[in-house]
Amino acid sequence: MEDLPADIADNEMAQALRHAGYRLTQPRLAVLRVLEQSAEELSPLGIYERGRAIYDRLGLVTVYRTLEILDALGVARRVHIHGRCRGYARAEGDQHYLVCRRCGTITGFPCEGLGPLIVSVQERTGFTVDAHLLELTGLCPECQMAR
Amino acid sequence: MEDLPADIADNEMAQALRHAGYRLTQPRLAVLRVLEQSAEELSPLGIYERGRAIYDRLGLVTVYRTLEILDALGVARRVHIHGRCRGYARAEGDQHYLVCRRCGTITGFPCEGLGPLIVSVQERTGFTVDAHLLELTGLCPECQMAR
DNA sequence: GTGCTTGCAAACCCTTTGCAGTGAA
DNA sequence: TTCACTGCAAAGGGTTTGCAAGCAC
Repeated sequence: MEDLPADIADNEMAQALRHAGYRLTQPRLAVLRVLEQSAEELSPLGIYERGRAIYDRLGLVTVYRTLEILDALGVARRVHIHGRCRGYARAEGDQHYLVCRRCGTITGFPCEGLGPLIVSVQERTGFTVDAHLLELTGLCPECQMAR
Repeated sequence: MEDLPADIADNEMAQALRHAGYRLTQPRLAVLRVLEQSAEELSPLGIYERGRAIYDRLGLVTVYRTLEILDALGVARRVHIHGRCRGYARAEGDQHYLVCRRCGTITGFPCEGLGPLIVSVQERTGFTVDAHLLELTGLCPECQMAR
């Protein structure tokens, strides 16, 4: 692991991996780095292609396996556009995604104001709510200009 | 179309199809009926299997094509569990889904209280928000009992 | 040194496409 | 009668699995 900059092995996502008992391998760090450097959602194939520029022996299968781990750890998350799964992006804590449907840019926003809604739904339905998926889709400032 | 009960051809989903200029065929009505009768989300294959009990010449391909139309019309919607697309369910107007992660039961709840959040996000980011995906996941009353 | 991790290849499976026959309007 | 629609078969493409070699710890 000495041939990759230390800051990559020390970022938040890597810590989560290490903390969960996973080994910090070069392929995994390459995936982390790609997710970290990207402002858009990326498909596994896209991550694979960019990842090869960082670690050229990276395999597509490893990308899938790494994404599965990152998703389970809550470090990366699936992103949807029009209800269709379009790829992955890093999960920023308790944030949700705002996705530009034209260029794919992703912006996180804090999960606020959802609490009362959830409480009300729980009271009305008897369900216990333990997870929620909220994604907003629209146009980013640049794409609004574009047309 | 005389060999199917009139109430199926006259339901809300069928009206939407007809109104959009689509023909009300037996395969499409079978798909509608399956969606209407199910309280859970169903995969295309699941819809196909149930649909064959209603119209035995139904093809899987037609199920896919019909779901695509229904999705575009906002009559059916993709449902996710843990960020993963698990199938389709009828869309109830402006409602969102509450999914039981154990038995898959789906309950709709009205989209309320999201307005202020969206306005605030728009102001903060400069995005124009034109769609949102909100799904709550948890346990339904029966599954809470179960363990 | 140990055993988790990787990458290749191949299997898998879900989804889409081409096309000729069918049936709703 | 017309042309949208359907179903079959096949192609297509993304995802998963088996297994021997590799490497983090």
